[in-house]
Amino acid sequence: MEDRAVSCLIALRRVLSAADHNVRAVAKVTGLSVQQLIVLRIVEDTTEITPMMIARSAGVAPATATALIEKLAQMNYVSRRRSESDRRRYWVSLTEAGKAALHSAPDPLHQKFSEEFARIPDYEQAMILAALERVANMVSIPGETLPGTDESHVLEVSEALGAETIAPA
Amino acid sequence: MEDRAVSCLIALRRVLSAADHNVRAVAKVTGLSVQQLIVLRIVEDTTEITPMMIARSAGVAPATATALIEKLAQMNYVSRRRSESDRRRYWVSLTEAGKAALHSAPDPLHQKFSEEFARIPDYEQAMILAALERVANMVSIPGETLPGTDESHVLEVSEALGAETIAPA
DNA sequence: GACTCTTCATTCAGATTTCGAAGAATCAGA
DNA sequence: TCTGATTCTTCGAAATCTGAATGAAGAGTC
Repeated sequence: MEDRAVSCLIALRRVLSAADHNVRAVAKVTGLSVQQLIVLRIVEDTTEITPMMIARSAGVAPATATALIEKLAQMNYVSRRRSESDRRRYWVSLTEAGKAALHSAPDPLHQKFSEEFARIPDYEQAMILAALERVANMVSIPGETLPGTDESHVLEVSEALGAETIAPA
Repeated sequence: MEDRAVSCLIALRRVLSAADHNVRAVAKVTGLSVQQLIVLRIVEDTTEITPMMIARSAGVAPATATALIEKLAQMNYVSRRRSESDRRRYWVSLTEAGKAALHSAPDPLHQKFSEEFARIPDYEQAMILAALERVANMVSIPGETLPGTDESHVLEVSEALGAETIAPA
């Protein structure tokens, strides 16, 4: 009876493989490395985030996150603002250029999915969404995946008062 | 009305992120690099496969595939057999040691999913499986993902007749 | 205030990985 | 046999990643 679980995992593998190919393709088009692109997406998802959080989200060492952010900052795709409440940390956010770079390149997977998704009947759309969210809740690490799409706004406001741009080293 | 598509993609992103964390964790436990682990899984999925197919499946350059296979062969996790019908190519397959290495390490995502999946009602299991396969078909590249779980057997048989082990360089 | 412990980000050196380009072997067809 | 295409390898250069050490800043204790 665990046949079905195995089939699920196989299907999941296919999706992962497709996503992997996709991110590589998009990276190639944008001229970014895969990791840079992933970091850029993470920053976009959270609007503001610290290097440590990025390291955890992207699954790399803090030292690597520093290097990645530095590269992206050099390209002017992200900006850094020193935190006022804790001057060790700073907030990384997407610049307009970063946003543009992220959306200039077409995302084949995104497009293909949206396109085909729009074509299927309503009840099936609902079913797929429910299933995906179910699966996401089953596998995702509780606090890890979306480190504050809401909380960060609270911090953002308190931070914004004493904002201070970081010189590009 | 495309709200739902966006929600799907967000859920998908969460799943991808979890899977990414997972593969890193498993790689760390097994002492393999992430790419080596991925290649090992690809080889396992297909029972027999050529370097070129591996490169395509793993999304790396042929030169990289050569290096990865070489490493795995040194560890005695995969074996190589020169093809008889086309002596430029060879077949990579998992050794017993490779199989053992792949299954010795616990796969947290796999376990967590199987565990929770077994606990949900039957109709919902069916729904999730259907949805996942639907999504997989929507996003995956037609011929890319599973390069011959069946055809390879046919080749395997024809190959097995004139098998010739490749010396470890 | 002085002290200690912890956390955050960075630097640096070294190991690893990746790829492009060129090359060797092989195949397939003219 | 000649030519072009395919498969895999080699090689060197570039990029990437990391662990350990370091400096800066916060938090708690005395």
